[in-house]
Amino acid sequence: MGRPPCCDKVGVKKGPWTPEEDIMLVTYVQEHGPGNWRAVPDNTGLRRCSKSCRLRWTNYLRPGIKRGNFTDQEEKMIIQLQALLGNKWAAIAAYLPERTDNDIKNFWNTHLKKKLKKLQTGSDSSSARNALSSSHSISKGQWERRLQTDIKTAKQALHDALSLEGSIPAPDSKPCDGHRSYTEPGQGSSTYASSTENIARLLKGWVKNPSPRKSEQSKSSSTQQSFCNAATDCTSSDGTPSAESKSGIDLSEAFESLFGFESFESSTSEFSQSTSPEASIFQGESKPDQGGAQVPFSMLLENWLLDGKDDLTNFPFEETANLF
DNA sequence: AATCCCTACAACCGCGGGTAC
DNA sequence: GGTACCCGCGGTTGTAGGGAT
Repeated sequence: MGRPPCCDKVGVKKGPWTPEEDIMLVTYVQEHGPGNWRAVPDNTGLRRCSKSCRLRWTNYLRPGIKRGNFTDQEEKMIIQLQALLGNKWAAIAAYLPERTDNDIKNFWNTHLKKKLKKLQTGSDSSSARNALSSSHSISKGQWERRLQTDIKTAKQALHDALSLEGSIPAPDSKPCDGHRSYTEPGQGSSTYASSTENIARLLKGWVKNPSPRKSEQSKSSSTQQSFCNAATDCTSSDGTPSAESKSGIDLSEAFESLFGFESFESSTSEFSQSTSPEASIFQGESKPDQGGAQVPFSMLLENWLLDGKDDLTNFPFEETANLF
């Protein structure tokens, strides 16, 4: 049985999105919430594949996305998380709520890979990996503190980005910290950046008054994340905490930690249980065909954190490699 | 000024997991 | 249990911008 195409290839538009399309999509999501992407092209009249709509929303249009250069702190965090998690961009992005997995992936492929290559010159991959780890050699406590700091920083920045007055850049301000502007062919000076301001205006009111259809929103983990960020009210329509995402991340707990309802400075055992998104991700992470004998990554991580070894060079990468 | 090349990133594609029927 | 559908993820590609020649 061949997998059917996600959408009818005939008549489906491809390529860069225009501001008009963005507005159509944002308007639709405002009214209906993210999710049910299959219905989006039909209901909006957009001649786009449903996947394209979802991608456009999650990677570009949803509120709370930070654009522009990655900070040193973000960079180091990505390097460390990549060393720990591999190319699990979505998991890494869970630690950087303002960055999309696509952004992080691109940043890794264009910047960080090169740095890694430089470190690799004249050595095999494992020693290079150790070199990388050593170059960012940090103690257990430092690593945790850095994560906490990063999350706090992200939280603050996200808060700022979503604050009502701060969400709209001044008309004469620089667009999107260096983000490439888009000029619609034939539209002369109409830049994409100015259009995103309009979209931000649309979103402003929506973020302030999130759509009541939260049950629909709960289907999308990444989008729900931004919704919860925006409203700091992660309850479903019946007032109970929303369901866990498909990946097993308990978002309400994750955001409790992110937004300080509970201190992230919990014990390492709490860290390994459910306080961090990563910890939740790796609950039951071991492959089924490897049976119960395989140690879950979360346990490895916990053991590593607890056994007093001081830096990433001591992390059992070889064991974790079998898990992925 | 023209062109070539490199870089950055938005978007596409294919696949796998989850779920409803 | 099988099938179809939907969604999310990760790898890859296409292309515009900018620097180098």
